[in-house]
Amino acid sequence: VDPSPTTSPHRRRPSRRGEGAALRDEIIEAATALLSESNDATAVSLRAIARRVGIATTSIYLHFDDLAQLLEAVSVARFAEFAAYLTDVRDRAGPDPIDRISSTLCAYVHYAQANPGAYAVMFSVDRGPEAQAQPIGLNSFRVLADEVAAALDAPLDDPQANLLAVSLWTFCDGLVHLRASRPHFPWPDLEHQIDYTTRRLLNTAATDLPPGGRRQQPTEAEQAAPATQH
Amino acid sequence: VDPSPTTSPHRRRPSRRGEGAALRDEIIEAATALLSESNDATAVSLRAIARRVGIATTSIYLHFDDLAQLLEAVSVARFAEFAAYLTDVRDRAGPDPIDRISSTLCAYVHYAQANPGAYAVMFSVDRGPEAQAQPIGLNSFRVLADEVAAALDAPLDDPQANLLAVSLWTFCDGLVHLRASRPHFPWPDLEHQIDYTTRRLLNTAATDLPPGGRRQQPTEAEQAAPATQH
DNA sequence: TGTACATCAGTGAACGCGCGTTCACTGATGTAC
DNA sequence: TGTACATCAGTGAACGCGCGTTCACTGATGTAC
Repeated sequence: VDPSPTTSPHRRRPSRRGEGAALRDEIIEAATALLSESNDATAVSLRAIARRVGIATTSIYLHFDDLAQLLEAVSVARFAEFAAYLTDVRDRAGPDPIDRISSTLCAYVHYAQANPGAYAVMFSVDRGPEAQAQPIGLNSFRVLADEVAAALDAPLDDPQANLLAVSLWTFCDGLVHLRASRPHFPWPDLEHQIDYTTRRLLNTAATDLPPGGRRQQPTEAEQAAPATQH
Repeated sequence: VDPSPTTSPHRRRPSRRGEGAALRDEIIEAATALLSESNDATAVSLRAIARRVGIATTSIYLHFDDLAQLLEAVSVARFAEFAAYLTDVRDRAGPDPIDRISSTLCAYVHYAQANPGAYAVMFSVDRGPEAQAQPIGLNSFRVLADEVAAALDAPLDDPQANLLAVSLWTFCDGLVHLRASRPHFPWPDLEHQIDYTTRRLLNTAATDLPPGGRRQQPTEAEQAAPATQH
């Protein structure tokens, strides 16, 4: 509904008095949208975000000290959304513990694929000691680790269950990166790869499944990971 | 042995007549060195590379059309080095097939950790259809897939062996990225995680190892992955 | 009810920086005559 | 043996761009008197 989209870019109306904080959220969402469109974190800049929101670049300094602090806020917002999504998928899954884990891991990868730039920022290199102080992303890992312990009939702090949960997490991160970087490689079907690998890793009994057998139907939530652009 | 390191940077002597191609290799090595120092691909630029080599920025155009083509050449050179390193480690490993795989995977991660920026360029998003035409990096994958097939007593083109090889490769890529991005997470010991996960994935029999048991001694080659800076 | 004033929510011009890329130019080295 | 010339292996100044960041400024809105 912009009458002249190219010549005169969108201009945001100032917030009403007392609602200046609304711009902060708009900035975070605009940064997220840019990230999700462009696959990597280099395309995002203060000037690009400001253009997107429809404000002057300097207005960003009203809410953030610099770009790094802004990206930190983006990361916090996305991790909250990510954890909520994973928990939701897990809660909708069936009773079989390995099914539940497999569904959660599929959701993990789908979220990252739907929001590649946001995922890259969330898992970019730690920014200083304050970022290590807050256990960012640990909630999402706990969701997984507890399920793995349940699947193994082990206590929540069992070191073997913890090790396997770390490996499953690592595996998912690899799925995200490697498939994105080599789109022309003959990858196996994503859900099948996740399900099969999870079962081989977690089943204490011999994995006597036929190759490709026991496919699960992806749930509705898995098929449509939320894109964070509103 | 530079008399004034800060004020007058190193200046390269021109090649002798007929040896102009030598500069091409020096440029590739300088780019590699910059990548391995700075952990990501954004720090590398034509100007930074030229400063490093000790030439004018424009001299790079004598050998490359642009930065993308230069990075492609860096990627090709590093993949050759990488494949040779992995093959060498595998050939020095013992006869047990899973030991051989585990050693190769450890070497994979060590190389990437020793050359993070180079690894990032090697596995950055495909640059156009000419990059997909040449099966770059496929040699390294073949090294692994053949070993997995041998470990499973399966033919070389067995789809299950192929799927497991893809998952192991994916797992290693995840190890590289996730550990680099979260250095303060309480990661398990790298070699132990690789060895344990590999055994659980590849053993058709139940994995009855005690937790943490059957550690292998890392080979000398694994402990010192080659840094590509000369 | 009017008016001075403080505060809020921003704006716009300008700075210096590093970058990729262009273009004309240069100095040494070999070769033909 | 000397000299004109072609070629090789680069150089240096300049361009326009987008960027982060600074600084003084602005216009609307509420509030005190």
